[in-house]
Amino acid sequence: MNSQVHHSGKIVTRFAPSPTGFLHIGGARTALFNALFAKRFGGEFKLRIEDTDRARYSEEAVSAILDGLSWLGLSWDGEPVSQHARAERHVEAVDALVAMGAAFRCYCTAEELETLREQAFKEGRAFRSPWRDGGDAPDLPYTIRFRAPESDVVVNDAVQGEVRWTAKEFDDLVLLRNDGSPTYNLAVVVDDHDMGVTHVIRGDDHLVNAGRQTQIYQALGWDAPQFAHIPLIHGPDGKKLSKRHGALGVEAYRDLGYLPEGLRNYLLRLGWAHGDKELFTDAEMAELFDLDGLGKAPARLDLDKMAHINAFHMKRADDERLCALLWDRIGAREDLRTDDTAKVWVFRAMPVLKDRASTLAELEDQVYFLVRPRPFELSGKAGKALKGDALDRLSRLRVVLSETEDWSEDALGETLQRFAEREEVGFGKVGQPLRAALTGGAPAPDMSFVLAVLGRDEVLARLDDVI
RNA sequence: GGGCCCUUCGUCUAUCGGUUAGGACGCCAGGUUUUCAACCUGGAAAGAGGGGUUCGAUUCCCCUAGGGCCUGCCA
Repeated sequence: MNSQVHHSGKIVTRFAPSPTGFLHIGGARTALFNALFAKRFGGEFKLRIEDTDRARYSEEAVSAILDGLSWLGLSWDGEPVSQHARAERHVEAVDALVAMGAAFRCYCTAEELETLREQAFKEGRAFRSPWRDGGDAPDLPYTIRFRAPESDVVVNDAVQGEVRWTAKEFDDLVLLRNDGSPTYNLAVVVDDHDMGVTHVIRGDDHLVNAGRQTQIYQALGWDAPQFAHIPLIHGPDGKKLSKRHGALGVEAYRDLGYLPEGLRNYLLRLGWAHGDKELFTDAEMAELFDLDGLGKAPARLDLDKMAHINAFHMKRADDERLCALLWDRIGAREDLRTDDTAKVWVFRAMPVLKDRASTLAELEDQVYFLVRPRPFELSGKAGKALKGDALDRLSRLRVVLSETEDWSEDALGETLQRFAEREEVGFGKVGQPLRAALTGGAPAPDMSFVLAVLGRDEVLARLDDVI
C-alpha cells in the first residue's frame, strides 16, 4: 500500500533547510530521500530556503547548503525558493484566516505570555490566548495568532502511521509576528501548497508540526500533503548528533575521502532498507526507493560501514575521475612527485590501486610508493630486508632486469619466478628485498605490477639507490 | 508537568503470528601471501523488562524502564 499510489498527479517533493549553518549529514539524508522519491516517480524535487527569521539569516549558510547539495550530487528543479521573498503571499493567507475568524489579533505582552504559559503548563494543557475571543483593540503592537480548532487532529504519516492529538494539545500559535513577518508553520503551509508539494519527507522533529500544519491546511481549505517523518540520525554514542560526531557539513566527509555516491549509498541505508541489499548504484537507488522501506528508529553513524560502502563505489569509479580527485588532494604537496611522469604512473596503476582503497584518503597511501621522490628512506622492516646476501641477490637481479626485453607485467612475473629458481630460493627471498628497494616499505601491489608501472629506468634507478 | 514518537547481534538492518531469528559492517580464528590491503572459509554476537490476546508471539494490546521530539513573536 504505497502512499504514492493515491497520487494520480505529478509527485512534488522538496527540501527546505533553514540557513543557519552548513548542510549536515541529517539534512543531506533528508534531501536525498526527497530527491530519490521524486526521481523514482518522475516528479520534481524542489529546494526552498526557510529564511523567515532574518535575524538568523546568513548568505554564507545558503551557499554552504547549495554547495553541499551540489557536491552530494543532488540537483533540484527550478530556482531555489526564498521563503522570505514570499512574505506578501503569506500575509495574504493570514488575512484570509482572520477574515474567516480562524485567526485573531493578540495583544499579549511578553510578561503576560510568560505567566499565561506557565499556567497552561501547570494545568497540563496548551497555551491559549485570552484574545482569541476578541475584545477592545488597544493601540499596541500585536501578533496574529491562529485560533487552534476545537477538533482533534489526525495525521496519516507514511512512516509513523496514524498519529492523533486531542484539540487541547495545540496552542494558538503565532502566524504573524508583531513586525508583520510570517512564522515558520504558516509559511511552510502556504509555500508547500503554492509549490504543489505532494509529499513532505522530513525529520521527525517536525511530527508535531505536522499536526499544527494540518490544522492550518484545514482552515485554509487546502489538502495537506502526504507526510513522511523520518527518525533523526544519532551519533555513535546514541545521543543526538553534535558537532563532535557527525553534525559536520558534507564537505567534512568529502575531506575524509568519501565519494559522493558512497555517501549517498550509506545515507540511503541509514533508516531505509530494501531487504538484504546493501550496495546501490544511483540507478538502483532511483529505481527502488520507496516510503515503505523507511524505518522508525533513529540510526547511528558508523564510519567503518560508510568506508566499506564507499569501497564498493571506489572500485566502480572511473579511473580518470579518481586521478583528478586524488591530485586535487595531493597536487600541492611538495614532498611528493606531481610531475607528468608520476601522473602517468598513477593513472596506469589506478585500476589496481582503487581496489585496495576504501576512501580517497586510503588511495593516497596506496599511491605513495609511486609518487615518493627518490632516493627515499626505508622503513625499518624494509631496511632489514636489504641486509647481507639480499643485496648481492638484488645486484644480480638488477643485471637481469636491465637485460629484460619484455617489460610487460606477465613477462616480468615470469622473469622474477625464473630468477628465484635460478637462485634456488623461495620467492620471498627475491620479492621482499625487491619490494623494499622499490617501495621503501610503502604498501604496494604485486611486484611484477610495480615493475611494469614504474618502467625500467625508474626501477633500475631505485635499485641503484640501495645497492 | 502535558502530548507525541521510538526500542531485534556492538552498529546498520530483514522478519509484515509459526524461521535453527537472516544479511551487512566491525570483531575473533583459519586459509592465501613478496609488504599493505583485498579475497576465501569458519565462529562468537540480538528480540529492554513485565503482563495479556492466541493453539502459537520479535510480530497485536497494555504497563514499566530507557531514549527522542514538541510544548518560542526558532525552524
